[in-house]
Amino acid sequence: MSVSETETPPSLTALTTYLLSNVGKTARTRLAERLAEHGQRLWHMAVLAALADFGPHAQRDLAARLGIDPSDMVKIVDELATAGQVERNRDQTDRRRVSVTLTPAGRSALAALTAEANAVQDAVLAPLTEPERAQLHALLTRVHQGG
Amino acid sequence: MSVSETETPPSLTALTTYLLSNVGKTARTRLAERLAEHGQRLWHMAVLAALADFGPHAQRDLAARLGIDPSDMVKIVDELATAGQVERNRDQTDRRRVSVTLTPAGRSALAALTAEANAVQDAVLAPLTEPERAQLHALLTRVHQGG
DNA sequence: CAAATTAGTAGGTGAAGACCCATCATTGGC
DNA sequence: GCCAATGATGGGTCTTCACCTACTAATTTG
Repeated sequence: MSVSETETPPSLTALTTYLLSNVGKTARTRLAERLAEHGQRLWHMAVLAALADFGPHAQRDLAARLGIDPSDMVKIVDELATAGQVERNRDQTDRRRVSVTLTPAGRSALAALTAEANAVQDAVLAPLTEPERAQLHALLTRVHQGG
Repeated sequence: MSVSETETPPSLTALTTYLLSNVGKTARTRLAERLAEHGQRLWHMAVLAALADFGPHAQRDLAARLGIDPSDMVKIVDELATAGQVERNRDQTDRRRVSVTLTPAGRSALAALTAEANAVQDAVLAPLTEPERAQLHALLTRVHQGG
């Protein structure tokens, strides 16, 4: 009959909730695909970013900051360590703690991942002009802080 | 030391990709929780919306429109049918096809789910003023169509 | 010093999603 | 009429993710 019915129902696109959920999912998925080509996942990038921005963390503090389970953080740091992007050192003042530090390799890995993220961003936000992208970013920042 | 370190790394919040992914995820999660209280999931709502907006569909067309696997659509329609929100009828001109129709119960269920979605939206977009929300919606709409 | 708490680690669980394939009835091409 | 293609259905797999528990080593509390 008709060409092909691929339109999204207006009842859904009328909901900002739906658009956020949907656009966010495609952004997330595409970014994850890019990172996968580097053998990494979203949490790996988040950990590298946290270390770059705030310096060395105890593993527990890293987990708390990023809001994930400490037992999951173990595995992420494991993988980053075997990739040489992060270093584990026993804290000598409290030998239960493990201090996690970014290595130079980790820093340059983060730069590469950030470049990928920007590429995805260009693709996803293609329909928008530069000032519109800035506006979107500003709005999302406020929403993010408030949530 | 400091109070508690819960700040998100600026390296991440600088990326619109990250904000989209993150804000989208919380929107999605919160909406899913609300729908779960009605015993439904996101796809159920999407199917109801598609039927409300475009009228009866063959099951296959529903799957194509929403971009999911036909075999998964079977299960979703199963659940909607046992909830009485949808009716299955053999298409008499092509008896392989099953025509799916929205029932009055389905229509009012959709209204309830939409109300939930709006509630989530109010909560998520709380930091924004009304015109800002409209602007965000407009930007996301363009991004959504372009993606 | 004994007991309770904390940090890291290893492992398992359960739900959700996206896919994929085999089957069966029906239809359309030839 | 026969054969290929189609629509619906049931079944299964494979990840990913969040969560949870048990255990060990080290530290703090009282």
